[in-house]
Amino acid sequence: MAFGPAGWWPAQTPFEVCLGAILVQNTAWPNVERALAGLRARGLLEPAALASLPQAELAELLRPAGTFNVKARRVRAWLEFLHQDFGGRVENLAGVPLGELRPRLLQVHGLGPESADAILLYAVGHPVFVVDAYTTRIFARLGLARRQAGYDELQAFITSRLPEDAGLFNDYHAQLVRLAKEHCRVRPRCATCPLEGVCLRRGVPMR
DNA sequence: GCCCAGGTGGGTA
DNA sequence: TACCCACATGGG
Repeated sequence: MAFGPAGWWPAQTPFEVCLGAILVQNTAWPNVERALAGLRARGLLEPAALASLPQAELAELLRPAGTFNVKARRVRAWLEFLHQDFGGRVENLAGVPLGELRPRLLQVHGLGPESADAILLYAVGHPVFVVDAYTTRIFARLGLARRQAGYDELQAFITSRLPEDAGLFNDYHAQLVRLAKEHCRVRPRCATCPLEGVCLRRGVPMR
Protein backbone atom coordinates (compact mmCIF):
# COMPACT_ATOMS: atom_id res chain seq x y z
CA MET A 1 0.00 0.00 0.00
CA ALA A 2 1.75 3.05 -1.24
CA PHE A 3 -0.58 5.69 0.24
CA GLY A 4 -3.68 6.42 2.28
CA PRO A 5 -6.76 4.47 1.32
CA ALA A 6 -4.52 2.41 -0.84
CA GLY A 7 -5.10 -0.90 -2.22
CA TRP A 8 -5.54 -2.46 -5.48
CA TRP A 9 -5.63 0.32 -8.07
CA PRO A 10 -2.26 0.19 -9.82
CA ALA A 11 -0.78 3.60 -9.05
CA GLN A 12 1.85 5.12 -6.81
CA THR A 13 0.15 8.38 -5.93
CA PRO A 14 -3.41 9.74 -5.74
CA PHE A 15 -2.68 11.90 -8.77
CA GLU A 16 -1.70 8.81 -10.76
CA VAL A 17 -4.99 7.23 -9.77
CA CYS A 18 -6.80 10.20 -11.32
CA LEU A 19 -4.77 10.07 -14.52
CA GLY A 20 -5.31 6.32 -14.75
CA ALA A 21 -9.04 6.74 -14.28
CA ILE A 22 -9.17 8.94 -17.37
CA LEU A 23 -6.64 7.05 -19.46
CA VAL A 24 -8.24 3.64 -18.92
CA GLN A 25 -11.56 4.70 -20.42
CA ASN A 26 -12.49 2.03 -22.95
CA THR A 27 -8.87 0.90 -23.03
CA ALA A 28 -6.85 -2.10 -21.87
CA TRP A 29 -4.70 -1.30 -18.84
CA PRO A 30 -1.32 -2.23 -20.40
CA ASN A 31 -1.80 0.64 -22.86
CA VAL A 32 -2.39 3.00 -19.94
CA GLU A 33 0.81 1.72 -18.33
CA ARG A 34 2.77 2.61 -21.46
CA ALA A 35 1.47 6.16 -21.41
CA LEU A 36 2.09 6.57 -17.69
CA ALA A 37 5.62 5.19 -18.09
CA GLY A 38 6.35 7.80 -20.74
CA LEU A 39 5.11 10.56 -18.47
CA ARG A 40 7.07 9.18 -15.54
CA ALA A 41 10.28 9.03 -17.56
CA ARG A 42 9.87 12.75 -18.27
CA GLY A 43 9.00 13.69 -14.71
CA LEU A 44 5.48 14.65 -15.69
CA LEU A 45 3.45 12.63 -13.20
CA GLU A 46 2.74 15.73 -11.22
CA PRO A 47 -0.01 18.31 -11.82
CA ALA A 48 2.01 21.48 -12.37
CA ALA A 49 4.51 19.83 -14.72
CA LEU A 50 1.77 18.20 -16.74
CA ALA A 51 -0.22 21.43 -16.93
CA SER A 52 2.76 23.19 -18.47
CA LEU A 53 2.60 21.00 -21.58
CA PRO A 54 0.88 22.24 -24.72
CA GLN A 55 -2.11 20.06 -25.51
CA ALA A 56 -0.61 18.70 -28.72
CA GLU A 57 2.48 17.59 -26.85
CA LEU A 58 0.40 16.01 -24.12
CA ALA A 59 -1.65 14.17 -26.74
CA GLU A 60 1.53 12.73 -28.26
CA LEU A 61 2.60 11.40 -24.88
CA LEU A 62 -0.83 9.87 -24.36
CA ARG A 63 -0.82 8.17 -27.76
CA PRO A 64 -0.09 4.68 -26.39
CA ALA A 65 -3.32 4.81 -24.36
CA GLY A 66 -5.50 5.25 -27.44
CA THR A 67 -8.12 7.97 -28.09
CA PHE A 68 -5.27 10.28 -27.19
CA ASN A 69 -6.71 13.56 -28.47
CA VAL A 70 -9.85 12.98 -26.47
CA LYS A 71 -7.88 12.03 -23.39
CA ALA A 72 -5.55 15.01 -23.71
CA ARG A 73 -8.59 17.31 -23.52
CA ARG A 74 -9.94 15.39 -20.55
CA VAL A 75 -6.64 15.38 -18.66
CA ARG A 76 -6.33 19.11 -19.20
CA ALA A 77 -9.87 19.64 -17.94
CA TRP A 78 -8.94 17.66 -14.84
CA LEU A 79 -5.76 19.68 -14.30
CA GLU A 80 -7.70 22.89 -14.71
CA PHE A 81 -10.29 21.76 -12.15
CA LEU A 82 -7.56 20.71 -9.70
CA HIS A 83 -5.74 23.97 -10.12
CA GLN A 84 -8.80 26.23 -9.88
CA ASP A 85 -10.57 24.58 -6.97
CA PHE A 86 -7.93 22.63 -5.07
CA GLY A 87 -4.59 24.33 -5.48
CA GLY A 88 -3.44 21.59 -7.83
CA ARG A 89 -3.39 18.98 -5.09
CA VAL A 90 -5.51 15.83 -5.19
CA GLU A 91 -5.00 15.55 -1.43
CA ASN A 92 -7.15 18.66 -0.99
CA LEU A 93 -10.17 16.85 -2.40
CA ALA A 94 -10.39 15.12 0.96
CA GLY A 95 -11.60 18.33 2.55
CA VAL A 96 -14.92 18.18 0.72
CA PRO A 97 -17.75 15.90 1.89
CA LEU A 98 -18.59 13.06 -0.47
CA GLY A 99 -22.11 14.28 -1.13
CA GLU A 100 -20.74 17.56 -2.40
CA LEU A 101 -17.60 16.27 -4.10
CA ARG A 102 -19.15 13.66 -6.38
CA PRO A 103 -21.45 16.12 -8.21
CA ARG A 104 -18.53 18.47 -8.64
CA LEU A 105 -16.39 15.74 -10.18
CA LEU A 106 -19.19 14.82 -12.54
CA GLN A 107 -19.20 18.40 -13.83
CA VAL A 108 -15.60 18.06 -15.00
CA HIS A 109 -15.36 17.35 -18.72
CA GLY A 110 -14.36 13.75 -19.23
CA LEU A 111 -15.39 12.42 -15.84
CA GLY A 112 -18.42 10.19 -15.99
CA PRO A 113 -19.72 8.16 -13.06
CA GLU A 114 -17.11 5.42 -13.26
CA SER A 115 -14.09 7.70 -13.51
CA ALA A 116 -15.45 9.97 -10.78
CA ASP A 117 -16.10 7.02 -8.48
CA ALA A 118 -12.66 5.53 -9.14
CA ILE A 119 -11.15 8.84 -8.04
CA LEU A 120 -13.43 9.03 -5.01
CA LEU A 121 -12.58 5.50 -3.86
CA TYR A 122 -8.98 4.99 -4.92
CA ALA A 123 -7.57 8.51 -4.70
CA VAL A 124 -9.64 10.05 -1.91
CA GLY A 125 -10.76 7.02 0.07
CA HIS A 126 -14.51 7.57 0.13
CA PRO A 127 -16.72 4.47 0.43
CA VAL A 128 -18.02 4.49 -3.14
CA PHE A 129 -18.52 1.34 -5.17
CA VAL A 130 -16.96 1.53 -8.64
CA VAL A 131 -19.18 -0.06 -11.26
CA ASP A 132 -17.11 -0.97 -14.30
CA ALA A 133 -17.65 -3.16 -17.34
CA TYR A 134 -16.52 -6.23 -15.38
CA THR A 135 -19.00 -5.54 -12.62
CA THR A 136 -21.86 -4.98 -15.04
CA ARG A 137 -21.13 -8.13 -17.00
CA ILE A 138 -20.66 -10.36 -13.99
CA PHE A 139 -23.81 -9.23 -12.24
CA ALA A 140 -25.89 -9.36 -15.41
CA ARG A 141 -24.72 -12.81 -16.46
CA LEU A 142 -25.10 -14.31 -13.03
CA GLY A 143 -28.66 -13.02 -13.12
CA LEU A 144 -28.12 -10.95 -10.00
CA ALA A 145 -29.26 -7.65 -11.45
CA ARG A 146 -31.38 -6.45 -14.33
CA ARG A 147 -29.39 -6.69 -17.55
CA GLN A 148 -30.53 -3.18 -18.50
CA ALA A 149 -29.61 -1.73 -15.13
CA GLY A 150 -27.85 1.58 -15.54
CA TYR A 151 -24.82 2.72 -13.57
CA ASP A 152 -26.64 4.26 -10.64
CA GLU A 153 -29.10 1.41 -10.33
CA LEU A 154 -26.42 -1.27 -10.23
CA GLN A 155 -24.33 0.76 -7.83
CA ALA A 156 -27.28 1.17 -5.49
CA PHE A 157 -28.09 -2.53 -5.78
CA ILE A 158 -24.59 -3.51 -4.69
CA THR A 159 -24.04 -0.78 -2.14
CA SER A 160 -27.32 -1.48 -0.38
CA ARG A 161 -26.21 -5.06 0.26
CA LEU A 162 -22.77 -4.33 1.68
CA PRO A 163 -21.48 -2.50 4.73
CA GLU A 164 -20.36 1.00 3.77
CA ASP A 165 -16.63 0.47 3.91
CA ALA A 166 -14.04 1.80 1.48
CA GLY A 167 -11.66 -1.08 2.14
CA LEU A 168 -14.35 -3.61 1.40
CA PHE A 169 -15.46 -1.85 -1.81
CA ASN A 170 -11.84 -1.65 -2.86
CA ASP A 171 -11.30 -5.36 -2.35
CA TYR A 172 -14.66 -6.36 -3.81
CA HIS A 173 -13.91 -4.47 -7.00
CA ALA A 174 -10.45 -6.00 -7.16
CA GLN A 175 -11.94 -9.48 -6.83
CA LEU A 176 -14.42 -8.82 -9.63
CA VAL A 177 -11.64 -7.65 -11.93
CA ARG A 178 -9.48 -10.62 -11.00
CA LEU A 179 -12.36 -12.98 -11.61
CA ALA A 180 -13.12 -11.48 -15.00
CA LYS A 181 -9.50 -11.53 -16.09
CA GLU A 182 -8.97 -15.05 -14.84
CA HIS A 183 -12.04 -16.06 -16.75
CA CYS A 184 -10.73 -14.46 -19.90
CA ARG A 185 -7.61 -16.60 -19.66
CA VAL A 186 -9.64 -19.80 -19.49
CA ARG A 187 -12.38 -18.83 -21.86
CA PRO A 188 -11.80 -21.71 -24.26
CA ARG A 189 -12.87 -23.86 -21.34
CA CYS A 190 -15.88 -21.91 -20.13
CA ALA A 191 -17.49 -24.99 -18.65
CA THR A 192 -14.64 -25.53 -16.22
CA CYS A 193 -14.09 -21.98 -15.08
CA PRO A 194 -15.09 -20.76 -11.62
CA LEU A 195 -18.33 -19.35 -13.01
CA GLU A 196 -19.53 -22.69 -14.32
CA GLY A 197 -20.47 -21.90 -17.87
CA VAL A 198 -21.28 -18.24 -17.46
CA CYS A 199 -19.35 -16.46 -20.16
CA LEU A 200 -17.99 -13.02 -19.35
CA ARG A 201 -16.86 -12.01 -22.78
CA ARG A 202 -18.33 -8.77 -23.99
CA GLY A 203 -21.15 -9.26 -26.47
CA VAL A 204 -21.90 -12.84 -25.48
CA PRO A 205 -25.50 -13.25 -24.38
CA MET A 206 -26.32 -14.82 -21.04
CA ARG A 207 -26.20 -18.64 -20.98
C1' DG B 1 -7.65 -8.55 -40.87
C1' DC B 2 -11.03 -8.59 -37.11
C1' DC B 3 -12.63 -8.12 -32.39
C1' DC B 4 -11.93 -6.30 -28.08
C1' DA B 5 -10.62 -3.31 -23.88
C1' DG B 6 -11.65 -1.17 -16.21
C1' DG B 7 -16.13 5.24 -20.84
C1' DT B 8 -17.62 9.65 -22.09
C1' DG B 9 -19.62 13.39 -24.69
C1' DG B 10 -22.16 14.93 -28.49
C1' DG B 11 -25.71 14.39 -31.79
C1' DT B 12 -30.33 12.83 -33.25
C1' DA B 13 -35.38 11.20 -32.82
C1' DT C 1 -35.29 9.74 -22.21
C1' DA C 2 -33.07 6.47 -25.33
C1' DC C 3 -30.20 5.02 -28.52
C1' DC C 4 -26.00 5.83 -32.09
C1' DC C 5 -21.42 7.10 -32.90
C1' DA C 6 -16.53 8.85 -32.71
C1' DC C 7 -12.51 8.41 -30.38
C1' DA C 8 -7.56 5.03 -31.48
C1' DT C 9 -3.79 2.10 -29.62
C1' DG C 10 -2.07 -2.63 -28.92
C1' DG C 11 -3.00 -7.68 -27.84
C1' DG C 12 -5.16 -12.08 -29.05
